[in-house]
This record gives sequence, structure tokens and C-alpha cells, in this order.
Amino acid sequence: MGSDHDDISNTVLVLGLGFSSTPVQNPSQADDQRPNNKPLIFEPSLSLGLCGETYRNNQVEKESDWLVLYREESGASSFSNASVKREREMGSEEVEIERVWGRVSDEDDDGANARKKLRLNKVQSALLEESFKQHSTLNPKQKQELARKLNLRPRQVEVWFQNRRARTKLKQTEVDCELLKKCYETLTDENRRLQKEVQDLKALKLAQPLYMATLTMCPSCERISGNGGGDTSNSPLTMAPKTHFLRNPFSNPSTAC
DNA sequence: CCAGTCAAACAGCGCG
DNA sequence: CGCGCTGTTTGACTGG
Repeated sequence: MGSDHDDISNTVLVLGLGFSSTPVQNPSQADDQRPNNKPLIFEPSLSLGLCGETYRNNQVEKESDWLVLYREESGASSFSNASVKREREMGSEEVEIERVWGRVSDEDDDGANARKKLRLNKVQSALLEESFKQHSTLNPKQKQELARKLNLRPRQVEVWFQNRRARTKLKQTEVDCELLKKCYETLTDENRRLQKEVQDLKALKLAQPLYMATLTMCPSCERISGNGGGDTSNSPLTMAPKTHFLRNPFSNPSTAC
């Protein structure tokens, strides 16, 4: 009866109002794909802006260890595809150590490998992620420092942050898009239902023009009033609750009084 | 800096 | 098992 109407209305209202402020957990596929990585949680916010600002403090704890590991293994400037694949398959720390990786620097490009694409190792990725969570943009000093820590060129750090921002934004847009689709569907259903209700009421009004045109009753005080507040005490008519409570618009009595 | 794009690296699948 | 194919991820570049 009227209760389901109210339920639907409330649902729609909540969805509409909650949209801009409801935080949505979005387990990031991209960030969790590397099997060897610590579970870095990217939590895009549904609220406008400020995405990627949340982070877990305890992820910083290993940074120094990673850097030690990183510094121990860094120094190589060539790049090995086979070792990269092996690392991903085995997913162990020791492979990380024996893996040959590094940067394609301006200095040591030999021409043949100039177009070889660098793949950041997990230490580098983790530190970049950590840094990104703290601030999604870098000032020149931060960029230099990060590049120095990671043995990368500042340009590479800069590019990584640009890509990270862009892909975070894209991901957030996709989440928002899905939410808007759901919201649209809900509102469409609600609109359809209300249209039908209007039609029903119109049909009812045609069938019983006198009642519908002249009388209304508040369900809380059960007083009948005519149009323009006229006196109904001498009216021979009695109330027809059936018409009034078809969908119970008085679920909130104050609206009728 | 951002949006758009390219292309290397990689993952996953089916097939012989 | 390995090969080819396809789709995805991601480092890098370009133009505005």
C-alpha cells in the first residue's frame, strides 16, 4: 500500500542525496595486480576531488628497508626482460635481489636498447605509490629527492606522477559513471511509477469528480475540509477514504494540514 | 600540468 | 610444453 511508496521514495532520496558524499570502496585492480606487491590500497573518494588522499600509515614503515634493498641491488643500468618475467612468476624477495633492472639513462643508452621500456621494480613502485599518497603532485625539490632515492631521472618520476594522476582520475570517472547509471535507472523507475500514479489519480478523479474536487481529509485529525476552507458541517456528503488513501499521501500528516 | 596517444611488457587463453 | 593471438598495464612522448 502506501508504505512501499514511501520506501521507494526514501530510497531514491537517499541515493540522490548520498551520491556526492558517499565514500565508495574501490579495490583497485591495477594496484593489486602485481602479485609481489604489498597490498597497497588505493581508495578513490567519491566526493569531489581529494581522491587518493587516504593512505595507511603503516605502509611507510618499510620504506627504509626497501631503500636498503633497493640500494643494494641498484646500480645496473641494463634491462632484462627475462628476469622481469621470472620475478613476477616467482614473486619472492630473493628474485628481486638477483633481478637485473635499472634505468634507461641518457648516459648509458647504447642505441640498441634505447627503445627498451623501463619497468619499475616493486621497490620503486612502492615508494612512488607511497609518495603519491602523501602528495599527488611534486615540487621540483621533492622530484629531485625522489629521483635520487630511486636512481631514476627526475623526468621519469615526473612522468610517473603524471600517469598516476591521469589514471587515478580515469578510474574515479569510471566509478562515478557507474554510480550515475544506477542513479539514473532508479530515478527512471521512480518516474515511471509516479507517472502511473498520476494517471490512476486522474482516472479516479473522473470517476468521482465531486469528492476529489471538493474534499480533502487529514488522516491525523480526521477533519474534512472543502475547497477554499468552506464550512462542511452542513454538507450531506460523507468522506470517501478509499479515494483519499489510494497511495496515502498523508504518511506525513503535517503535509496535509 | 593535462589529455591523448603510442608501444613495450606482460598475462591469459586456446590450440596442436 | 611452447607457440601465437588477444587484451591489459604502464612507461614515455606530444601538443595544447
